[in-house]
Amino acid sequence: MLDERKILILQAVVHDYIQSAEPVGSRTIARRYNLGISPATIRNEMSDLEEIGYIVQPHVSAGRIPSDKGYRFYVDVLMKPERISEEFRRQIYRQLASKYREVEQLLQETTKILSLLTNYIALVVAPHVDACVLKHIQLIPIDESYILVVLVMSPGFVHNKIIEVNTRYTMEELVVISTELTKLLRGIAYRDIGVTLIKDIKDQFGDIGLALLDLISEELAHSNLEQLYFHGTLQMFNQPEFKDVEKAKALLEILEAKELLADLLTELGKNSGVQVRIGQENPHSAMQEYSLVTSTYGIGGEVIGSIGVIGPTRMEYAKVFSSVELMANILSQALTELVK
Amino acid sequence: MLDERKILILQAVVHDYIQSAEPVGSRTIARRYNLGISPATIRNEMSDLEEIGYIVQPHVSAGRIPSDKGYRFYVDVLMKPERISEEFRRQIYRQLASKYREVEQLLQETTKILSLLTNYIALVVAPHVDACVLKHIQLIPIDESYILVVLVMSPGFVHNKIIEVNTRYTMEELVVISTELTKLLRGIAYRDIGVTLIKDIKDQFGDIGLALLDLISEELAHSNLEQLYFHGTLQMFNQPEFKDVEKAKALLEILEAKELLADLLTELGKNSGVQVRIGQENPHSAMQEYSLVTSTYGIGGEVIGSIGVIGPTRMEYAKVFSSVELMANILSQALTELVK
DNA sequence: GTTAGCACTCTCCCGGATTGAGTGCTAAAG
DNA sequence: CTTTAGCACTCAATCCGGGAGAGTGCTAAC
Repeated sequence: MLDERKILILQAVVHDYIQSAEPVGSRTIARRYNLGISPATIRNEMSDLEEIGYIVQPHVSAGRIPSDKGYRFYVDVLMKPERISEEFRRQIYRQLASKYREVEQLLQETTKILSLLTNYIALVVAPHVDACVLKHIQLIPIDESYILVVLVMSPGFVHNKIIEVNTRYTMEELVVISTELTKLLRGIAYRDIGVTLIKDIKDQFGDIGLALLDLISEELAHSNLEQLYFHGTLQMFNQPEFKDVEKAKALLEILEAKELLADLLTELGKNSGVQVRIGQENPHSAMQEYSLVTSTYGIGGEVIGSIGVIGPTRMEYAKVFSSVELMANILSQALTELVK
Repeated sequence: MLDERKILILQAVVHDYIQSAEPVGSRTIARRYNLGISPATIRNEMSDLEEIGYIVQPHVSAGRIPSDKGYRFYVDVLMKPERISEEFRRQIYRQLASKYREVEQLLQETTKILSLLTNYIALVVAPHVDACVLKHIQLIPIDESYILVVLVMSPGFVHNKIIEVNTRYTMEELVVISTELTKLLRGIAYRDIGVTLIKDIKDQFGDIGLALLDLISEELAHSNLEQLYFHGTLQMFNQPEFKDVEKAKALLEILEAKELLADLLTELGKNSGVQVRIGQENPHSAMQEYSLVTSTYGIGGEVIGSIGVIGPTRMEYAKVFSSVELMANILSQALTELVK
């Protein structure tokens, strides 16, 4: 279907369009890439490529631009992810890992670096609490009717929750309950601290805090902690596609729907390795002008969250691909380091 | 200097321009406001107003628009803040106060409501920790070398800090230290828990945790918690001034400088009541096309933070003024309620 | 002091011409 | 059979000139 020369030409179109954001014509290709053939020949080939659906023409007297299918082919077959030097990797790792010991900051900083590397918008979904292992649970009195529940979880990240109670507990009682709970629950994954487990431990439990147990299990079951961080909107708006304000507004609208994005990333994160979603491959109509490149990060091999970049379909896939891979990798390493 | 009629005309110009974003001419005023005088007379008066500097002409054959000085006069003298019905106030209060018991959410929701009320960008600076009173301090072991310090402070808001230690503490020791520290520090404002106070209590303190004390005081002294929340960028971009993408980018740039904004709000918060900063009155050059309306919120009379709205100089001052006042008021009430 | 009238200025918008990039087709060359 | 040169054609973008419209300032009359 695609002979050598067609592939070269497709590659040229993709490259040039990614670079210039302008439709690319046969003359340009003949001039810029030394394929040893004339514009006329290129025109014939392009005509074929258009018929198969790899490139399209915005209007009859314009050059061609890659279709989503064209990008897909490029990503799957042609693209060579940029090689990243070990030196560079180490430098980034230092930049990230050296100064942060709280997960939240780590994630925040990761989005910054990633968006700087790519010039698009970087996203990070905070660790799925579900997968995190409890290290410590502490109840702290706030006043007569409120108690603060502090959960310390394995990748060094902390979660506060205020709950309402009818009974008043003394500080000493809370300390006892905390100690006991920690003893019983430590090392167990958050997702397993459901209603069931708490029921199971009820009988091993002193009776001071029995009423509290239900409340806590209730709260834990309902708390939705999927958090999304992102960075790079401003740079993104330097891309020529955003000369039109409406486009910019549309993008902001997408970014405002954080849960949606978080779900999308999490969904993609179910596959391993770097995932690429191009334009219309995306279920959300608002996002069909954009591509999404994602990967997962984790601790010691276990996946706990997703990371990604969103940019125009005309994005520098090679660079983005390897940047996402790199940052997923570095973040995982930093987190694993943190846990030890 | 300004007779009755000039004032009426100035008011007309301001009103019309706020509403339409188009320069307003003499005919328009004559038609729309029944001043009982002809366009020619209005022209003469406008000419005078321009000479004094209250209005300006973008180009010779256009209508007039208010200058910053004109807006200033409008805000100081002419503007009547919108009256807000008790019913409406109560409704908003319910919306805000009913569902949130954590300060952070409360602030977040406040920005949402305020930006919705005004159609501009709403800002809230999180409570100055300095002014907050400590309720409880709890040390929680994370692993050999890290300890989590949880501070619960008076307006129901919680602050986590992870610190590094060389000595290993047992859980029991940390409980003892926490209890003791809480006993000694409870009810004291954060700003006073400086290095000095901690030195003072050293001798009353058991010797298990002496080393920790220094670390904690050190950490507290350096933590900068000024947090800024905002909401409404998307709506703001519907304003006609943002048809130009460069303007939009400039605004995003302003919003990215969170510390700057937070400082600005805090600075303005030193005066009591609602403050208005118009265009060039603003020290930051990037903000000279915008106006800022701010007020302060607090607990039981004590100011602990600032709230505000940023919009184009052509903003609906009357509405924004009273909305900011309202939300500052409601937020204060909600917080005060929370503390009780 | 007010107003009608008028000349004048300037922006905005429209339509037409021009330019330029690019195509597809055809016929000739390789 | 493939490649290429040449050419006619298409379309978007740009430029240009000419109103139209909004608004002003000035003058002279009321």
